[in-house]
Amino acid sequence: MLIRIDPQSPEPLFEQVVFAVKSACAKGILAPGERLPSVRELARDLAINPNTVVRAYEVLERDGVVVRRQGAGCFVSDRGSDLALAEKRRQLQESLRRAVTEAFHLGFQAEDVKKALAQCLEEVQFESKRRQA
Amino acid sequence: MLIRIDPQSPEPLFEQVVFAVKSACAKGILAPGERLPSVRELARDLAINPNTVVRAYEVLERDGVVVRRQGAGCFVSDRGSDLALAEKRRQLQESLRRAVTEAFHLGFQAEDVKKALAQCLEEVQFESKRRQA
Amino acid sequence: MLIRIDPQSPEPLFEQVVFAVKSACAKGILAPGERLPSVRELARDLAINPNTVVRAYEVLERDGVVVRRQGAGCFVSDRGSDLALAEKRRQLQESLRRAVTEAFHLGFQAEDVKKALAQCLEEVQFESKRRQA
Amino acid sequence: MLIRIDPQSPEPLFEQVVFAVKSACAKGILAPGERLPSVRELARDLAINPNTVVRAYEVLERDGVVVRRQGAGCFVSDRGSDLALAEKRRQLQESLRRAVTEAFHLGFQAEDVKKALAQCLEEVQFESKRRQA
DNA sequence: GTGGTCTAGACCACA
DNA sequence: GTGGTCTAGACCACG
Repeated sequence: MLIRIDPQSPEPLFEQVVFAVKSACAKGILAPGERLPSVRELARDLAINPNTVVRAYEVLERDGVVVRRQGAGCFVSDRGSDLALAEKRRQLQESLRRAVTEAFHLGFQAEDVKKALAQCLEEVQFESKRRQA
Repeated sequence: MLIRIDPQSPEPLFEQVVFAVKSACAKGILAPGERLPSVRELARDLAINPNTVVRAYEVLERDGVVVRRQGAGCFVSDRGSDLALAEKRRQLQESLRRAVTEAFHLGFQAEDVKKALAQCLEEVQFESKRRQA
Repeated sequence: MLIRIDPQSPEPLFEQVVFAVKSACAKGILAPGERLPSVRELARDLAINPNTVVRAYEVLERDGVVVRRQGAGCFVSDRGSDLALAEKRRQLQESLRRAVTEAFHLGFQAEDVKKALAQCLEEVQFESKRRQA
Repeated sequence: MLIRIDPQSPEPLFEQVVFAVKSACAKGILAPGERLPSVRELARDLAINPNTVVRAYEVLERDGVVVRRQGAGCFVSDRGSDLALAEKRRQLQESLRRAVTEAFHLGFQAEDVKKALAQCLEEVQFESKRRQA
């Protein structure tokens, strides 16, 4: 099974599911067009309430990662984010700033962070999915 | 004033304060040993509830960023994180993985992310407070 | 009270709330920065479940219409949509195409539709809230 | 082939078929009296379940767009909507209000909306099938 | 007080 | 079978 969560984590369950799916997409484990587990199936496998899975799938749809089709299932989207480029850049900067600030307080040097990033980038199949708007 | 928050942001106020202080430390705006504003002073400046500032300072102390001394105030710690190196590495990887996964879904290329990281690193005067191998 | 819904309508309750809020914003009844009724309050007034209101507020937040701040309330956002211009245009075209197709089947002429649109436009305080990204 | 649908869209398949037929009528691609593809034929062409096509044709008949004749097929109606004028006006206003409200939140100006409408109107050969005052 | 998360279980709509 | 909506009610987190 491709999606796992930790019920002990302080991170909300539905957010753990969201991140797990996004991560699987980035790593190529889930390809565009592929079908995700059904709501009930995933809920059973993760031992959580179906509503929590629904919630996660809703967030994934709003983020442009999946499309949900009534009666059919939930599928990995083949389109990318519809945000304006400026907004995309803002979000990228923000998430990196967080990581960098944490790295500083952990005592890492700039070079350490760059190396760690390079390693992360290798883990994902890093090719932009589609045109930049 | 060194700390700013955005009351419009959905991010909890105390977390904004926590991040702002951590960020100021990373940028060298706050040096080790330096005294932070008093709870009442900061609460007045930011126009927020003193309890919210107390909460932020508590979290900062728990994270090893500041030390609160009874009656004297709250000071930037000169100690680094006391976590084991392996645990630090894990945390760094995790925060970068988040950023990288988001970047993928925003449609960025590996090079874009590296450039953005370099820019972030330049924004902070990136020298570890204490090197810990 | 500014928000009303019709429990008989086939349109989902939460969507009715979403549209009512968007409409109130467009008409200037709700100004940027203004606070919406609390979840419990609105649920009581509309005689629906609080979860349904939460759902509506979530959708409004994802659409950039409001920001929800834990412990504080739900406020009309002063920022606009973060979508790429191309995507905005696509959405505008799509919603107009629907309206135009319906108008045709109702037997209206092009001029009728234009006049009706002019009337709708007058009903709203039609000034773009912010810069185009 | 005159009808196309997008299996990726979250919109229900039968609704896509309904809209595609209405749209084809408005554009003059389907003329009054003309015969639509048979249920099985269309289902095969669109690679969807025949039941879905049946459902779409039912809705189209209910909306007065087509007439289904037992054993003969499904034909574009030559009658207009038989609603009262006041009700038609109300429906037109409502669909435009939706579009206008969305346009506001997308940051468009009144002029933008008018231009976009004019473009939509040109796309369809806009002459009412039957004038009904 | 506010919103945020989660569960349990009902009933409806789509394919 | 699938997802979509809604209710009821619990408990947690923020200000």
